[in-house]
Amino acid sequence: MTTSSSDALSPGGRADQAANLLGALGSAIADRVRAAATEAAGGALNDATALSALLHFLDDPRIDRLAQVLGLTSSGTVRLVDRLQRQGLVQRSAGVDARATTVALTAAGRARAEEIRRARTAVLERALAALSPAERDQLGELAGKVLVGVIRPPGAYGWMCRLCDTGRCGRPDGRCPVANAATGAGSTGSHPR
Amino acid sequence: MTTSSSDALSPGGRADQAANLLGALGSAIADRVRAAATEAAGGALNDATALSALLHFLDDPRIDRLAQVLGLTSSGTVRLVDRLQRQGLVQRSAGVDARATTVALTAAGRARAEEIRRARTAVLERALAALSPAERDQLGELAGKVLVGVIRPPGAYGWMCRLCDTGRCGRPDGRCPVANAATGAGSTGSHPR
DNA sequence: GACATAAATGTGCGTGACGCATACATTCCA
DNA sequence: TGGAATGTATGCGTCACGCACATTTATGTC
Repeated sequence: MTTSSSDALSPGGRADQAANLLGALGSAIADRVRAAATEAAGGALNDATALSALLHFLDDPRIDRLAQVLGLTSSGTVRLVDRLQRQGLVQRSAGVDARATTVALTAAGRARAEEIRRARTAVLERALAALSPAERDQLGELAGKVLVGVIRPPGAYGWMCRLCDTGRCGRPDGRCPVANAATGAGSTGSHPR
Repeated sequence: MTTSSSDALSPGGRADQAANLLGALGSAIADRVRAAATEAAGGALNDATALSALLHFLDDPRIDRLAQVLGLTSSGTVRLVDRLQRQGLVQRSAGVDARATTVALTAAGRARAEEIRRARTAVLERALAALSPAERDQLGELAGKVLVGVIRPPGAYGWMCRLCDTGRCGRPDGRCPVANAATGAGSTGSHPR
């Protein structure tokens, strides 16, 4: 899918241990982030993801667009928005196109979304506490390289970076490796999607 | 939870970018592994996880034990085992204790579990393709450190390492950092849980 | 040895999130 | 002006799960 055509996997050396540890790390981190985010959201993971995404959209998205980012069907997203609206966290508005409804955070929704962001960051900072500053930099660098290598739909990098904290990922400053790769190297902070 | 009492997060420096990238990496990897594993299992993620876990248990576990590893309730695990049994992937047997039922893979189940393992490994190898061998080693090392720092129930490290490939994680050789930390440093390959 | 208590699996029932097919409204285009 | 395309919402079914509880077996106590 990326570059190499050799799919033959060499049996159990140190490199394979790295692969396995990467998998374990992925589950562990994703688990803890999910737990923290869903607890903060008081609902499903997708609810938290939607709130977080809404926090970072420049323009209020349509339901369809949100569906793409979340990887859900339109109907599923409609129900999700129903839920969040019932909780007073988002509100629907008519878009320019009268067919479309745009979704925007309410004040309560924004607060909730920021709780989620804080909860996620806390989990990740705690996970990194075991590393020295230099090691954190190293890990960040390596993570960036891996991420660039696995960019893929649906929703391209908007989907991949769901729950990301755009205030800290370096996106506006051109320091986010994923965004850079997605836009074709060093474009500045215009959201590509 | 770990060591540092300072929960104050310094605002948006390079270290924060590392945290954010770790989160993105976690989601991305976990997503891809989940997709590959569930596709290979033809069912829910927990089905795949259960099959994989059964592959690595030394003794056939009871349902309760499986529930712990999966983080499910007993009843949920009963239904899960029902599903897998209906598909001919596992079989129940009476344990020593007449109350208990032990679960074991059938031949088909073992084959399926190994497909899952291969699918997972392929995803992870593909993700690591962007790194040089030296970088893979580095990442493995850092991942190990982070993992040790986030060990926590439920199910302790058996839960954390779900879907892990024990043939490649270095567990029998004492090279698995998580197992080492869980057993109190350099014990050899006796499964602690 | 009888009896309360705990442990372990299994069941009835409800829930929450989702997808598919479809209905309805609106826009676009020939 | 009529028909295709687009976007949202709804009816209906499904799947995995948890809670409360029933049932069977083990364990401890008098």
